[in-house]
Amino acid sequence: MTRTDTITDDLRHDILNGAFPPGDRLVELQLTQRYDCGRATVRAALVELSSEGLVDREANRGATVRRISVAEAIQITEARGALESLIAAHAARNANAEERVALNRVVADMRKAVAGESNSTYAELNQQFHRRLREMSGHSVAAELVANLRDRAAHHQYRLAIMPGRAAHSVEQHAAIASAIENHDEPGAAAAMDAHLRSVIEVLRRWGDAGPT
Amino acid sequence: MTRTDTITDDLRHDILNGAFPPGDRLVELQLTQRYDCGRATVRAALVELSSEGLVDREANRGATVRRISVAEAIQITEARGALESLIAAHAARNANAEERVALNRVVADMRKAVAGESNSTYAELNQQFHRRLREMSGHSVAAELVANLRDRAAHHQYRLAIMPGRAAHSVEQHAAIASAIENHDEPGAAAAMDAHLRSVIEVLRRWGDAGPT
DNA sequence: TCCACGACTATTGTTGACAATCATGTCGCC
DNA sequence: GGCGACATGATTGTCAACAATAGTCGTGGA
Repeated sequence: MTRTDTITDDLRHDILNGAFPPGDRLVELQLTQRYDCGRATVRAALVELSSEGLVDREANRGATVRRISVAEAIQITEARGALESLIAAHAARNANAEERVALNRVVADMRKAVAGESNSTYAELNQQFHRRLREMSGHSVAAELVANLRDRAAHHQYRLAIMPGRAAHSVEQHAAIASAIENHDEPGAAAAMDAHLRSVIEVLRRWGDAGPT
Repeated sequence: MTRTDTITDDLRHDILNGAFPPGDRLVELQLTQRYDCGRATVRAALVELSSEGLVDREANRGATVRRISVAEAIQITEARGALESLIAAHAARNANAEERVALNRVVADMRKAVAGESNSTYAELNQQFHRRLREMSGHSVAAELVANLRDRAAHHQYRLAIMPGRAAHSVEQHAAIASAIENHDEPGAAAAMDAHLRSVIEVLRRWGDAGPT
């Protein structure tokens, strides 16, 4: 793994974890001393993250951490929903018995987490569920796009997790998806996933009406 | 527009038009003299195109024009189908009267082109149809992803167009989409688009079984 | 004859410096 | 006091040079 890739990962990580809040300027020279490397290396990282949609880059005016409006977060989630449904359908077709068992175990852990009896956070299990699904589907193209979209809207997802009572609803939706996959029900899995993401969008929309731009 | 952006567009154009066939090595020094610029500029373009999925870049081993297998072309088309269905649904909701008329005019032109009575090629009209749909939808996130996916599989789409009798089928599918949009039928538009892309996949799959890897 | 080892070449990874551009603040003028 | 031209500083765009790496070819020995 080359140096540039490392810096890219570090910077992406720092952006996603809030070290650089949305709107922050990413001055190349400052980043060079933060990550201890040349400007070209930082530059390459910025180009990469720019085409991932995490940073804005204007000619001769520098890069900033991209600000994602609620409206755009909704679009991102819609696109993600379309692709995750595809993934769910493929997972229902391709997954083997072992993988199905593992998926159900994640759902069980989710139930424990909601009841406060788990040492894993619900957010972690949620990520694990979707990651596992992507692997089961074997659909690398959709998987890559979804991973990207997930990062882009990460800041809004974070707010979602805080919402009281949200996790309980979410668990049952995940259970429905796992159940459809258990039964090799491709359209059912896609529909369940679609319903899940649609419910996320609904929350985003309500939050958007109440909250700031 | 900065120099790097220009070079990036030029290189992308050259790749899509076959000046650099799939698998070709993209040696930085050669590109500098072809496009008359420094290596850093070429490098930035390669990074950009790499994250668009058009070129492969291995550490210390250089860049090559990405080779897309038929299997991957199918995945790309599946993902594109999921997103285009979303776009079609949004177009059915948001398009105004004027836009609907323009869309139907494209379909009419397509019919003429199939009958050999048009000066525009069918491929051009096809692109126009989908581009117009993206604009009508107002869904910039999905639109961007679809444009990218389209480029990635461009080489295979080219072979599709040659297939005899394919255009005639395709026209009616486009007509069905336009009709659903005319009637503000969101699920209908999505379903018609899904059927359209599914038929493309079917052709790709048949071709893949017969042709080379 | 075949394999292991080592130097060589080609190409990429990285750095620092120079030129071009944009934003900011100052000065003079009205 | 307000407004516009101009100089200044900060930041990016581009380039050429150096260092590091992977692939290749040739050589020597078993």
